[in-house]
Amino acid sequence: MEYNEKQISIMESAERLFAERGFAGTSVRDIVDEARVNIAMVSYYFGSKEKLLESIFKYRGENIRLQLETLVQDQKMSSMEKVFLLIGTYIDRMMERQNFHKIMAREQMVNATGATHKLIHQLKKTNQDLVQRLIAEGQKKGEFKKNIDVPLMMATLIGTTSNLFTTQHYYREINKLQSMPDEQFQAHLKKKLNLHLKTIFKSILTYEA
Amino acid sequence: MEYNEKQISIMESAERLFAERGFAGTSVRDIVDEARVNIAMVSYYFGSKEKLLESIFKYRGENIRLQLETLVQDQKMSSMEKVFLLIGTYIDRMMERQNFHKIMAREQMVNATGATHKLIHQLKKTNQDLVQRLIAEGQKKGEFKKNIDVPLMMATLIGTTSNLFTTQHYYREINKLQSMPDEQFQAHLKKKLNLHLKTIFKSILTYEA
Amino acid sequence: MEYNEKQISIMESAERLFAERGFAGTSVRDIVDEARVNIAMVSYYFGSKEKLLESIFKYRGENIRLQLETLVQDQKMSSMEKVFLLIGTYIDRMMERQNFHKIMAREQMVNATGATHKLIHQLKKTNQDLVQRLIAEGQKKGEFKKNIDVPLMMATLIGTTSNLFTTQHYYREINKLQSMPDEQFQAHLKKKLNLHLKTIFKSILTYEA
Amino acid sequence: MEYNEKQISIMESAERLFAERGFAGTSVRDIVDEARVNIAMVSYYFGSKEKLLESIFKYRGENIRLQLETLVQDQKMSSMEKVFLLIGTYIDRMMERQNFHKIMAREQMVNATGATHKLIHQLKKTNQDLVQRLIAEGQKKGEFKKNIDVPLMMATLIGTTSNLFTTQHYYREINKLQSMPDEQFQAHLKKKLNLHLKTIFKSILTYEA
DNA sequence: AATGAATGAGAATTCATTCAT
DNA sequence: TATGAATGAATTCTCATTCAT
Repeated sequence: MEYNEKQISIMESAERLFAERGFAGTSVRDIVDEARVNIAMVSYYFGSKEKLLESIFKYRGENIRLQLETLVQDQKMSSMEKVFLLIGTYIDRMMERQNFHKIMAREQMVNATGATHKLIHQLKKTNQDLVQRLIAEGQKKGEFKKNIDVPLMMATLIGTTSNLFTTQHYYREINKLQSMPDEQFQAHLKKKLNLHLKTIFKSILTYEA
Repeated sequence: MEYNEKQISIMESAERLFAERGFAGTSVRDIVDEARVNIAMVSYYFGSKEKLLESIFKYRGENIRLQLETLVQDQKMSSMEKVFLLIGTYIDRMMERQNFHKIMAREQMVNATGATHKLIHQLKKTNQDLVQRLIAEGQKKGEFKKNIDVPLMMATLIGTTSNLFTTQHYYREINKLQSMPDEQFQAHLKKKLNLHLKTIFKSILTYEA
Repeated sequence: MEYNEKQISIMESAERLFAERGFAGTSVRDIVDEARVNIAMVSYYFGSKEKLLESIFKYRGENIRLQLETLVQDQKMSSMEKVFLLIGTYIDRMMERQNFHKIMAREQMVNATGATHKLIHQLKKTNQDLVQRLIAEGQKKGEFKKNIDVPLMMATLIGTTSNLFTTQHYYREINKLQSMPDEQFQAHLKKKLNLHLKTIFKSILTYEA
Repeated sequence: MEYNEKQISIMESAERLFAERGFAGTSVRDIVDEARVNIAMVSYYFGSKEKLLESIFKYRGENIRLQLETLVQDQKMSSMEKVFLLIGTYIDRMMERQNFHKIMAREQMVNATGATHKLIHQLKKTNQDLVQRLIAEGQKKGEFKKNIDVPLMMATLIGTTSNLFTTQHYYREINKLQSMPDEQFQAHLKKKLNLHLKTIFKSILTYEA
């Protein structure tokens, strides 16, 4: 799917607003005001507000699989190294795409069966399968324990990251980092989180601490 | 704050609907239809839809602190035992109050500065402080490592649990548990999650695995 | 179905406007402006513009059957007298309810399968059946010919009346009656039409002219 | 007025849609989608949606007068034969141009004073005058009664035909002809209608039955 | 204290038409 | 001459809240 400049501008405005206020909490007018386009453009380009959300999912979901795919197929790294890289990749992407991941986190909660849900489901399934293969490889090589619950692991990976992002102002406050510039703070957060999750995963996956 | 039967009925209906559809995605009409009360009751009893949400936070948030308070003050248990109990207590309460925690998770994402946010902030701070004291106690006793990042720890505790709850249908599907009765499944989930988080926390907090 | 004063006011305004401009050609705003009520009242009372139309059909269609029913069951009149009375009754009612019949005539043309169509269908069927019974009675008594095509007969009865009403300004012009007061003109039209249709029906139904 | 291929294609699509859904119920987009032309073509070729309707009236109304004109001037036929031919001609044309006549029937109902109304008025007047002359001729020859109300007669001719066409599915159903192929059914309808109207007109116009 | 009728503001979407090319 | 992108006005409908009782 190819999008023109205006369409991308609308999707980006919508993404930010959906992340901040939720889908239902954002009006089409809010979006077009931000994107500085005409009110009719959302219907014109995307069909409806609902389909605009779908388009955002398609637009953002496109290139995720590829990165993981290459990681899994790499022959030189140990499985643990791969998991560490996986953690880093996940954190990086969720950090880059904080707004998109907020929307995804929100939409997962909604009890509905729309097109958006299918897209999320598909995305999750693809990722889960890749991680599953990575873990199985490590188990085969004897690097990892038996009886690893992949969904639980993913819940920790995604849940911790997501929770930390959505509560980063608490983190700042508690650690007295309010005055730190945002870029520096993000880097700090990323480093801390990486270390934290690597410690956790090592203990879950391997025999030794 | 004392609430009468009708007020509680409204809050319970609202809680379920806010959890399922989000605050903005739920209309006052939806709520009063569910609660089988008059349309004017929400404004009459709570002032507005916004204030109804605040009331739910006050109503649900009231008795949380108490449980943790007693836990921390207990003299007989080891710090690790206390942390394990804390994990169990958290999971239990989030499970019992899944709807309320969904709403909290959602509302944390919203970039706003309303009364609701203050309540969430307060709730989080209280809990964080108690956990902080518990950790400090363990460090003082030499049970726990130095340099423990409590906010990160909380992010893992709450994030993992929350993420697992909101994606429990994926968990069911992947583990081929669709046919298991819900009550049994919830028990299964709780057990797995407890074990998972205890393993994680042990590795984070103590020197040995 | 009971309707309050405001609901009736809305239905009457809508009826006039639908007759004049068609359903699609009339906006909800037009209706509420005429009825001097708030724009939200149409949705509030009827659910939607579509359902307002249905309500008009139900409201106007209610007492039609009853009149014909009693006519058919009368024992003293000859069948021809009954047909004459039927013609008079039809013309009277279509004259009284010109707007409603315009709407019906219009809606019959639309290729659709909504609730409105079912109501029209039902109305037509009920009437057709009653006329059919009346004709059969006349045939049994030997008053009427065999091989009478009731739908064709109805097409002439309703079609002639309807066409005359919708083109009454032409009628006025051609017969140079523009200056005649409307009430008088309506009476004149009714008389002419009665005579015309009675002549026609006598020739269709009986052996002699 | 000469129209090119694209213009005719637009008019034909519009004619069908206006007949099915009414003028206001049809959007310009519907029309251009059907005609497979660009959205701007309607404004470009016809000026506006309203003027497209006028163009259809001009396009379809052109060659009607001619046929009747020759009929009236024929010297060999009796007046009654001419009337019978007139009936047949009317039915034929209305059958061929069902969509156009639906639109005319509809537009006559609208209370407006646009260009379309003038065209309809003109069309009706021309026809009415020709029929008037035909009747006068019959009266002069002594074939027809005095005191014939031509507008009423036209109302029966056009009203019956129009009503039968717009309710032909009822006719099918009542006479259990749902399975008859459409072409055959149309022929059947035409034959029945011809006979019916001829019987009526004979009784109206002449002294004997 | 409690209600249900009523409302004006705002929601998403569709509309016929215009404009730059 | 012909187009398709773009638009502002208007569409129906829903919303949270208020008001008279």
